[in-house]
Order: sequence, then structure tokens, then C-alpha cells
Amino acid sequence: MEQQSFYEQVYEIVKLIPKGRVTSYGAIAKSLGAGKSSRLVGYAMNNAHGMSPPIPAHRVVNHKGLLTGKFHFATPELMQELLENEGVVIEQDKVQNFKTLFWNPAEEL
DNA sequence: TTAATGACCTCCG
DNA sequence: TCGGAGGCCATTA
Repeated sequence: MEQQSFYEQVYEIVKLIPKGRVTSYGAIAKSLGAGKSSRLVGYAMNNAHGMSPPIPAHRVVNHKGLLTGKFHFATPELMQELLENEGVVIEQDKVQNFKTLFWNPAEEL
């Protein structure tokens, strides 16, 4: 299934996110050369459900550090559980130390 | 082909 | 400083 589409790029980035780190949609989109396509990153996540290997979308949050897409998971609390399980602190559905835990794909790529 | 949607980001008041 | 609205791109129907 060689879609070679924007989604493929997004999946690669998200799957490369180290454990205990988080990134923003805009950062991923910008790394792909389409900082204005930040919405496409989230849209791609929508299709990432049931994929194998599974996409750690829980490590991807908006530039505010808010778990906006938590409702798209099996359960809203699942996203927070996964992040906390990796050592990320979540407060009021917000990633604490977001700036510190922020993982810049552009630097890894 | 056109129109509508979306887990966003940036700008302006 | 905080809040609200618009715009951007790609995919799907």
C-alpha cells in the first residue's frame, strides 16, 4: 500500500517520536515542508486508527499542549494514561513542561 | 469536478 | 493579556 501521500509522511514522523516526548501538529507539518498544512496532520491521524504498527498519536498534541484529539481515541482518558505511562505529566488535559518535552522532528530529520 | 470536512495555526480586537 | 474569528492545505464523497 504505497500511498506516498501526506499521510505517509505524517505516520513516519509520529512513529519516530521518542518515548516520553511530545510534538505538535504544526511542527510535523512544517517538517514536511507544509507548515500551513498543520490540519492535514490531524486529519491524517484520523485515518491512523487501526493501523499497524499503531500510531502513537497520543504523543502528538496541538501547539498549545492541549490534548485536543483525546476524544478521538478509544477513550479520552486513554491518551492521558499513555502519556503518563511514558513519564509525561498531564494537567487539565494539558502537557506540563510541554516546551521541555517538545520533540522537534526537523532536528531529528 | 465541485463541495465539504478536519485531532490546526496565526492574526486581529 | 485574553478571546474570537478566519485561512491554509490535502483527502474523501
